[in-house]
Amino acid sequence: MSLEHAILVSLLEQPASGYELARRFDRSIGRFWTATHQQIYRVLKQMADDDRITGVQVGQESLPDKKVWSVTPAGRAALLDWLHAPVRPEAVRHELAVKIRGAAFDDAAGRAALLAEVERYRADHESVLAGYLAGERRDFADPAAPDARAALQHVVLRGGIAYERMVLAWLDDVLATLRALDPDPERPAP
Amino acid sequence: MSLEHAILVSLLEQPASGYELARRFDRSIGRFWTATHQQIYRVLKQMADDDRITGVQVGQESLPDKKVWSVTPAGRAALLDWLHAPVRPEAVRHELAVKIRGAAFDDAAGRAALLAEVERYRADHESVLAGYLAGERRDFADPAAPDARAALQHVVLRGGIAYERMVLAWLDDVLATLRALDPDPERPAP
DNA sequence: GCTTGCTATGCAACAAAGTGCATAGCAGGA
DNA sequence: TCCTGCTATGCACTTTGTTGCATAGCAAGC
Repeated sequence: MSLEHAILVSLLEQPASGYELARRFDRSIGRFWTATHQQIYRVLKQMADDDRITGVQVGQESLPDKKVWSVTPAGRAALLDWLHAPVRPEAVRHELAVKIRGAAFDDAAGRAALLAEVERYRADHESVLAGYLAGERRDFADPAAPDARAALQHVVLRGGIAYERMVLAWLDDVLATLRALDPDPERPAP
Repeated sequence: MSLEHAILVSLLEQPASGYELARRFDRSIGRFWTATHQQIYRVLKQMADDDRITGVQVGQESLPDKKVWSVTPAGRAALLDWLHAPVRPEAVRHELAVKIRGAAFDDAAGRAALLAEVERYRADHESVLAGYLAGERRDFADPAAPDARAALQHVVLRGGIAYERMVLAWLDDVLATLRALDPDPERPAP
């Protein structure tokens, strides 16, 4: 279960409640590990049972109470054990690539629909990239020598930026390929 | 279950046995969808039960018999349904990125170990890229206008190539970042 | 007063994926 | 002759991930 380790890293960077973690997974951490709040709450419960984290109930003004979790020494030790284990090759799961190859067995109308879908998909990635760039300007504008944590966070963010730029360039290639396949006389040159 | 759809695409491109599919998933298809042979045999059985594929027993000289699977009309229809559904955002799972951020909570020795691990990881990706480039030279050398299937296979392969190149460049960035963090006087400049 | 939306936590059921193990014949080398 | 490695298929068990649902208080707008 690597979600556990992603949570340990996030909690070491900053203690948080399940809800806050879920939002981090929707934003910064989500760039390299996705998880829903249901998964997070379940894993947090297990981790508490295994004594990797401890929670403190915190009251808030005009908001429900929350439980803020911190990493225990045992949790930190578990993270270090995992850090020292070999990195496993990443499991790729590119649904869009499967669909593109599958489009060879569809008709022109189906490929036109896929083209529209790719355009939507491209817009999503463009906004993700914009979010990363905004985050970079916000958190890493200072050119002074950063500490280890900031330097490592920044290099991971640069990875996310490079990934999104690569995806956008590739999607342009995909769009051009799809358009060349079924030239559309109704819409000559958009 | 999208493994089912990846298998349908692969079998439409060329009928195959479970074993052959597993090897394709280790090579060309594995660039956008990973699966082990156990997963593949299991899903093939389900797909046969659902009448998406039919198998023919084929005897071989000095090799065990194999069962070659082909897509039925129902299977093709199921694939088209799936093709016309919206693409879901890809689920990212970058263990290495988690470890890099986690390295902030490790000591210099731990980060040195991570650095060696990243170098190994980089070598793996370099050989994957070399494999893709060899495949491209082998299968797409002909500059003549390709048919839809070849054009779509090629654009997906270009995606794999772009991905690997991006990863290699990022890993160089990671290595430089790690080296800057803990300058090693024992090994000044490799 | 009602609806929508946000914070905040969680269970239950189900679907999918991963890990470990087992079998079996043949080829080729030590 | 034994060991290794390849083709070929598959089961059983465990871990993860997804989906749907449920609760509850507060704030803001209509």
